[in-house]
Amino acid sequence: MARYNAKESEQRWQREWDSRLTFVTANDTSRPKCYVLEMFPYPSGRIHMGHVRNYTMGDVIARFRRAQGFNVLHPMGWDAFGLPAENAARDGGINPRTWTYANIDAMRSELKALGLAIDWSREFATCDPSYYAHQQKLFLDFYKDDLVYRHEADVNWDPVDMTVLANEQVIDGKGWRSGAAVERRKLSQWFFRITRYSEDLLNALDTLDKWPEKVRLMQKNWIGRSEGLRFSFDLSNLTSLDVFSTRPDTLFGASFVALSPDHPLTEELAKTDETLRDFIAECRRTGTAEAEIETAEKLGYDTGLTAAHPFDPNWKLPVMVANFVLMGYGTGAIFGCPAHDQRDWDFATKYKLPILPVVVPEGETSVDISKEPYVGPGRIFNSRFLDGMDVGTAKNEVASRLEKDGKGQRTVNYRLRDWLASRQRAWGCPIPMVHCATCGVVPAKESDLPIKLPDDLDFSVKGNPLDAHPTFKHTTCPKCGAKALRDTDTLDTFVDSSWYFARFADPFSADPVNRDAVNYWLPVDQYIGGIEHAILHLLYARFFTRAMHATGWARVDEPFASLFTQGMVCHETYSVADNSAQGSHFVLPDEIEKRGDSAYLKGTETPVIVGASEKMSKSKKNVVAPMGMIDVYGADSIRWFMLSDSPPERDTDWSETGAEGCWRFVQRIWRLVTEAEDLPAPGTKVGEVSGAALELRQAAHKAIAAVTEDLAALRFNRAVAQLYTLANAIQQNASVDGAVRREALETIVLLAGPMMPHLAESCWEALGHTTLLVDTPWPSFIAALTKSETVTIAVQVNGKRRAELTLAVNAPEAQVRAAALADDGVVRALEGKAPKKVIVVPNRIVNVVV
RNA sequence: GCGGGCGUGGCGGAAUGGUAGACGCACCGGACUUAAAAUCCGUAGGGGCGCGAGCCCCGUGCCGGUUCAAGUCCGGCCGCCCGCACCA
Repeated sequence: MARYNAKESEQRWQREWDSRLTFVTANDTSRPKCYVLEMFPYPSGRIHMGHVRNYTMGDVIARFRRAQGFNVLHPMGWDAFGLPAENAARDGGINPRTWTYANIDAMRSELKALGLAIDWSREFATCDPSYYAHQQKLFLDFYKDDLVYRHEADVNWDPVDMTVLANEQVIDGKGWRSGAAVERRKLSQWFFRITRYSEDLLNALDTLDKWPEKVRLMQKNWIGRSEGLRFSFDLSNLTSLDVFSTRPDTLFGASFVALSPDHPLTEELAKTDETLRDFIAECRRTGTAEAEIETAEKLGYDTGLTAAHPFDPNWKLPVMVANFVLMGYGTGAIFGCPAHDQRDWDFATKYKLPILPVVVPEGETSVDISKEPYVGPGRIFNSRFLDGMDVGTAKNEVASRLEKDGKGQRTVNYRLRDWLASRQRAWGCPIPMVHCATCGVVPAKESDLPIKLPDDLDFSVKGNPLDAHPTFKHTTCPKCGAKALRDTDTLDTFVDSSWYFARFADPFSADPVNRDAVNYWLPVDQYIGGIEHAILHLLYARFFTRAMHATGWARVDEPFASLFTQGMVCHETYSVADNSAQGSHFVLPDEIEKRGDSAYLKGTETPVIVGASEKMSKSKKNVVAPMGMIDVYGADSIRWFMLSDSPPERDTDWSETGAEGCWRFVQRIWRLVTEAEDLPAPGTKVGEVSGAALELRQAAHKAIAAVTEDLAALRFNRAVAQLYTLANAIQQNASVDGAVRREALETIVLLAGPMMPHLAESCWEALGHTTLLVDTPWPSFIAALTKSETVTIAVQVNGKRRAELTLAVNAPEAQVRAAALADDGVVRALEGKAPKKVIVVPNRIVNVVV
């Protein structure tokens, strides 16, 4: 029999599925649905192994659920706006649209070569005007509902590229492209009011029980809820100052009040204080990088103002400006209680401010704060009317008194900030707003949507090419008709990915979404992607879904019922010594060969240093191109590799020997199927069997039960192991023929179907079927056949295994006990002593205690 | 610093508190072959005893505990990984 020709078979079945429209999904609301979605890719031009792993997992789920009878939606699209296209335009003079769509074409054909069960009829790219038109409409709807607003904010400004940068694009205080020191600028920008849902986004995390705990925790920390008291100090300049504290119980331990360098009051004072101006400048020079924050020294500046203690107008506290007080949290001002807060302690120690303890640990009479602050629970002392109260009671007492005086208010504070969505970028969704000299900011008319990006942008200009375009920004005011200017900012590309899953429900809808379709398909039943999106994308999508609910476009709040975050694909790194500053440079896996335990550059004696396995990345050159591997081993082998061995949530190592092993298994299944002779016709019933035939039947039915369970739980590595076990059983029971052999072969082929769809289709055909495997229902098992009639029971004496018994399943306890005690090994281990106790765990184990 | 996760053969990993190492990769031995490839069969955690069938001891990062029984549960360490981080 000829070897399995993966390339031929894969092309053939892909054409077959295509021409039959097998994976085109109808919005048939009468059927139970299953929406399977993997995070859509950025069209960089080539798929990488991470894509292969991600899309293979999703595909297995989609095909599995489809076989189980669900109406499965499994679409694909492109997260197509973004910087790389602009960089290509700037560096290579290519139109970003041309560049992006060429990449999409290339990647689409690569994804198709994987044999994914995708409804390509629903494909769209976020840079299609037919997509972003609807995004502009949603933006306007959100604006009407006050979910979008314009606000002046400090932003990271790159003075060389003349654009705002996202926080992630600022590395060690410098622009990631230009390398220029980033400046802080105040600019009017568009924001999404995500903080309207702070509480709900936090609370609803508890309902997302099919999300990884880790992701929920990360979001929880990101939202950062804390309860405290907001209250004001009267200042010596006759103004008052709001502070926020979670520890108002320590108010009598206060020794200073501190302002952020960015606080409005600081700025006001700086107008007439040159030294303060210098101090602010120095604070701003300190970067925001992790290492710098860790080592950053506390810096303070005494403004000369004083603040009166809220409970004692004669008690004056110095008002400082401190570099560790953040304008972005709370009110941008604090009171410092050095005895019970680490930062305040550091600060007070440095500037010789009083450190007065006011909390003593429960049951103790004093507290030592000479070396470090005490931040634990306890009782209040040194605090007048609070003395003797525990921390919680004291918090309440302070809050009640200040609330009564109208000086304070219990508040819940969140770390979550509103989402700054403006970008001074040309390759993004234009913000549909117009600036009119008389009417101010006016929304574009809906009839004017989409506000289209012009095709003739000049990327050689500094700053935003959209702003530099000769005509784009010139328009008329939708309100008064006078000449006006368009907003030339575009939306953060995270906006594009915040609702694409809803558009897939009906990508042809004339509205942003087709409500009926969205109500049928959402939430996504299984979402799969990388952990790197744990916060931003997933939080934004959760916000957007709520905002769409509020504006009438959706009925659900949570877009993703079940989330799975898959691990990364890693590979060894290879490097060769050279005279560079680093002393070596990386080389591609293709460029090396291994001889024995050493590695060399191919065909040379130049030694190669084999480094640790790390996430595949271009910079480390430890990348293996999926298409090359598919060429050699076929898509099914590569899919199988991605599912084998490593649990899907963990990182996995690419290895060529592993891929070869998968290829051998593909051939093995093909051989098992094609070498079977004289099989009865498809559909032949299996009669009563015993012996080896029964064993084979049991192996098949056990495999059905196990694989079904494993796939449902996304335990692909275990499903893979089950199929190896079944293959071994088929091979070991070579003498079994007839209907039982057919049943076993059909079982392995059907179970392998979601994972190796092309091979399975070819095998199904070879087994004499005239219908497609992809249209065949998932097999069911006979429960009685998933259990053997005998069971091996271990016998322990005092917890150590001394014997094995083979007995009938569910043998009576007395019989098990008798057999155990009669066993030679057990008798020997007992050394003539009488058992004190015999524990019999049915069908599992016996433990004899002496 | 705070939060979370993980630690099992040469490697990836399996194991509702119940025979630790399923399954795969690599390695080794054998068969087939003129030879190779492919394929098939077999051994394999460490140590010891026995001619042998087999038997014994040790073993899931370390120390202790609970239990008839612990990779699994509890307490305390050690190590690695990830996330957040001057959040008042």
